[in-house]
Amino acid sequence: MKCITEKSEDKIKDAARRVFLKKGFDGTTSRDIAREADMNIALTNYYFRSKEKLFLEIFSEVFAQYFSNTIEILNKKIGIKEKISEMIEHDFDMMKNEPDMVIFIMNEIHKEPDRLFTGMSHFKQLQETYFTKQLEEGIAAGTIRDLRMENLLPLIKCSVEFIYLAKPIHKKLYNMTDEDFEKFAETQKEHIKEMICSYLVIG
Amino acid sequence: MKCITEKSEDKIKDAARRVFLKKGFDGTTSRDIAREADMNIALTNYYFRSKEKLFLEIFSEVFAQYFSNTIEILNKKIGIKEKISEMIEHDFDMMKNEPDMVIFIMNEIHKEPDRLFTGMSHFKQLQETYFTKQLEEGIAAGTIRDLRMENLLPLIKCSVEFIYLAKPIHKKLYNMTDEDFEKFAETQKEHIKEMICSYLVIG
DNA sequence: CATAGTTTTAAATGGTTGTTTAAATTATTC
DNA sequence: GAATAATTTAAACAACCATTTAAAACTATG
Repeated sequence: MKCITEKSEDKIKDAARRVFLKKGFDGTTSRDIAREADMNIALTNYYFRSKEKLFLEIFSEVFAQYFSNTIEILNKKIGIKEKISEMIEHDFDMMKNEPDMVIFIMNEIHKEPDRLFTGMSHFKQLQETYFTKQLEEGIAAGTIRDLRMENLLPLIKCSVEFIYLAKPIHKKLYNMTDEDFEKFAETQKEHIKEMICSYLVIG
Repeated sequence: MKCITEKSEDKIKDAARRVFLKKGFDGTTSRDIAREADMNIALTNYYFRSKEKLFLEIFSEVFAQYFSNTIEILNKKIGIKEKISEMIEHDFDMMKNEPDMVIFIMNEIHKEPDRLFTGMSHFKQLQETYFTKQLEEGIAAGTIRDLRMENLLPLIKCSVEFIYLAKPIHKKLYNMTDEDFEKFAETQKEHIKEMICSYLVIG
């Protein structure tokens, strides 16, 4: 049976995701969510028992999304340089499509780390990728600098994600329009690729 | 006349700074601040008129602090490599001493960029440093890669600040204690220095 | 010590919060 | 199509929010 109209439960969840991502847990009220979903206030609790439960459900989905594509790319059977390039491209796209995601995750985890780490299976997946094997082989062969996965990954992620995290500051600092900023980001992207690859690959 | 005990106004401001940095504007109540300062609730409004006014005052101080030492270092009469190294060391120290600062600034600006940028004189100071001149000279002489200040600065800041922003994730991801994390951060620091300097300096 | 000014207090303000209730409406089942 | 279950609604709940009030306590000055 096809459903043209979204089910109420999903409508609320989607609306809540949008509002939570934009305003964070503390900045969001149950009434904000109901208004965004265009539904009665009581329904939030009817379907999800509490604001907290709804939030936790959404957070773990967003957190999984943050890692999922990364794991996919890390497992691709392509060369290291190409892989790093693709990782960086993917991160750029992610920051463009989901500009609120990273700051949301960082901020919520920062406020209460313990409550949010429950059954995170992405973690093991992230450590056991083909990329880790590639790195080890390259290091053994002397073509890749001796660098552990957990040191390399932040070097990649930070460069891309940070400039978007600090986008409002950059815009203000150098008097940029949104268009200017995207140009700036493109330039930055090439620097990042070049810098990381030339550091990683020996000779 | 010496004051052994802090004045009430300062006590409130200091307490508010601590709470705001930890929980953000939305997560902080006037009662939280009064409790932290060990004072009556009404005093917050007696001295600062409103929670919003108190917040804005604190935010602009924190934001200035975030840039102040950076500007100082950029104006030092030392070599580029040494300067980058010092910048990185400074950022590490800052993240250790004020672990809440960067995520606080990023998050508050992200939520409402316009309200927080009022009379930020640090911006011009940041663009007109001795470091900019050094870069231009190096580029002209062919010893430094053609890289604009606004592209280089994020490369430095991101690497350091991001790993601390993602500290809870790293700890969870690689099962680290706080001690383990500090060791990890030290290793990362050396990679960052080496990577940025070897990219920037030609030959 | 009286008085004027400043600081602190307990209590109350009106509004908003997350959540619940119980009735009304719609959908499903036999 | 009547009975049962699931969904939606308006209204209410106590708790808490930022802020204000007006009286009390304190300090300084003459």
